[in-house]
Amino acid sequence: MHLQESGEMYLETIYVLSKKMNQVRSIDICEYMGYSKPSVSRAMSLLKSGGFVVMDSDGYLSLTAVGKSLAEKIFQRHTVITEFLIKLGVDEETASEDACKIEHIISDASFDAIKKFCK
Amino acid sequence: MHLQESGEMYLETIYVLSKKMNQVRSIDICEYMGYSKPSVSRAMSLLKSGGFVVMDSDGYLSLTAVGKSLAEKIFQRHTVITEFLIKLGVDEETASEDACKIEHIISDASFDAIKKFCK
DNA sequence: TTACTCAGTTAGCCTTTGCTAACCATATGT
DNA sequence: ACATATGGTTAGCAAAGGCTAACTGAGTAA
Repeated sequence: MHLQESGEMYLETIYVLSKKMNQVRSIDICEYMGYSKPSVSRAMSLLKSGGFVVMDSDGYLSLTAVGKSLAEKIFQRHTVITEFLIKLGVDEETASEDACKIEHIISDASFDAIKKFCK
Repeated sequence: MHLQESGEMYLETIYVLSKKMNQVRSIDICEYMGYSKPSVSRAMSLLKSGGFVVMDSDGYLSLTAVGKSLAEKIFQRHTVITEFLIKLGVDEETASEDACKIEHIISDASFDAIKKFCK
C-alpha cells in the first residue's frame, strides 16, 4: 500500500514524537503539526488500516514494523537533506523546512547521490 | 495572485513550447503534459484570469510580462537543479524528473545556495 | 449527582486538480 | 451541401487533505 506525502508526514511525526515522549496520542500530533483533531483522526485511521500504525484502547499510538521502517527512511532523508543544505550555506530553519518538502518527492537515486556527497 | 504548483507547471510548459514552436495552443500543452483537453482548458482560464496568459481569438497563447518572468524563474530553477543533480552523479532523466518537483517547493535561499554551488 | 474537561470520532464542507461525456464552432474533404 | 476532424468549453465526478460543528465516553471536581 502506497502512502501519500501527508501520510509520510504523519508517520514521521509519530516517529519523532516517540523519541521525546514515551507515549504518543493523536492530540500530541495535532499540537505538533498544527492540524485539527478530525484531520489527525482520519489520518490515523488511514494509517491503521494501511498497517502502519496501531492504536490501543486508550488512544496511544505505536508504529508497526512497516510503519517504523518507513518513518525511519523519511526521517533519515530529512536529516541528510537538512544537513546538506546547511553545508551549502542555508540557515538551519530554512534548510529544515525545505528538507521537509523535498524528503517526500526526491527519488532514491538523487537522495543517495546527496547522501554520498555529504560524506 | 499566488499560483499553485500546477499553475507553475503549465506556465513553464508554455514557456518551453514557445521556444520550439512559434505558436502554442492548448492542444499542444495537452500533448506535451499528457493531460486532457478540459484539464488544460480550465488551467488556461485560471492563468488568464490571473493575468499570466493571454489567448487570442484563434486559441493561440502568449505569456504576459508577469507570466513570462515567473515561467523564466521556474525554468531556470529546473535547469540549475537538473544540472546540479547530474553533477552529483544522478542520471539525466531522473535528475530532470526530480528537478521538476523540487523547482516548485524549494525556497529562494536554498535555490540560491545550490546555484552558487554549481558555479 | 451533576457538570465540566479532555480526547477521539462522525458527518459533512471546501479547494485543488486530475478525469469523462457531451457540446459547439470552424475548417476540410467528397 | 453534408460529413468528418480539430480544438476549445461546459458540466459534473473523484480523490486528497485541510476544516468546523457536533457527538461520545471517560475521568474529575463541586
